[in-house]
Amino acid sequence: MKERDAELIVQSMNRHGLRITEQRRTIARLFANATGFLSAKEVFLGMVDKYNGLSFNTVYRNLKLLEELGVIERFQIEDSIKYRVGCFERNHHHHHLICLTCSRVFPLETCPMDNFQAPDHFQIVKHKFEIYGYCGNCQRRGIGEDAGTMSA
Amino acid sequence: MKERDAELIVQSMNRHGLRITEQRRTIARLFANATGFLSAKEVFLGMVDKYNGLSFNTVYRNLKLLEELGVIERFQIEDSIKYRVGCFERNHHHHHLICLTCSRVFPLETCPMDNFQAPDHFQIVKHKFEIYGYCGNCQRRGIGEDAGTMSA
DNA sequence: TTTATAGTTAGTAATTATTACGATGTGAAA
DNA sequence: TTTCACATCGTAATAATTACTAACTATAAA
Repeated sequence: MKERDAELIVQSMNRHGLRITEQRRTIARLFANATGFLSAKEVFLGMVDKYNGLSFNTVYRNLKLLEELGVIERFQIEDSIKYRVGCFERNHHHHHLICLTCSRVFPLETCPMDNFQAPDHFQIVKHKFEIYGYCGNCQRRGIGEDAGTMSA
Repeated sequence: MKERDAELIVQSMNRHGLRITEQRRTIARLFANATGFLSAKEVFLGMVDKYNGLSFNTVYRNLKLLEELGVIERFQIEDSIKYRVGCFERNHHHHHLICLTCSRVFPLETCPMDNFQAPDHFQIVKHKFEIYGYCGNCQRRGIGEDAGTMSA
């Protein structure tokens, strides 16, 4: 099943004109198998055993490329920058609930822009909407009872 | 008028138990006078003339502190991390329209969470909602007709 | 006003994150 | 299988962030 996801990522790379290298196949597999987010470092560490002498350069370049192509999405999780693969099974625009403990991501059907009336002087290009909290699993484990404060 | 804003920031520091140092007064003045966002570097550059030998350390520590206390807010603008002072005049929770050209910020009255029904298994802690685009001024100047694509 | 002290900053350096670039290697098309 | 534009490596430079100790200072208490 995961292998199928990896293949979808590779196809997406291909469709966008990227060459399919061994390293990129590995990146695809990493993201396909990841339960949550991956940092640049984690991607590097997940590859360096296989390709010793791998340069961070390669990782950064590919992450940036894949993000620009919409294959993966970039998030600022607390203090660090992490990536995760876009949801293939729902190829329409959507948002996420993000668990602060296990980093698991739950897709949302609703988008706040659907019934949002923009001020007429402002031309909207894009928006960001993310909800952070604790998922059912992590609540049951007793983590996350110290809910933080609201922030814009 | 800006001086008044700076004083509000200083008062907020004081209220939170921070000591009022000359450097912090300067940071307050910087944010009060800023039209848009400030990066850590810009804050540093805005201070180093007055305090030569100023360490980046001091800037980073204060930015982090001020953010934790809610005096300033942290944003990821395109590729860089920037800060701006919280809106004092509206001390209730709200969001922003952010101009991609001039970085000006326009407060929004509506919050998508007001009529959002959370899935019952998920305990919401906080959320992020930001709208990016081009403000009236920048549109008139002919910038920003090449609107980008939608992104989550 | 003076003193004590906890919080703050400077100075220095280490660590981490990110980008640059020329030489070499390789996927994919002809 | 040859070709070549694209990728990667190797190395290094640059930028961003954090650590730590000694010196300094805002604040409260004496």
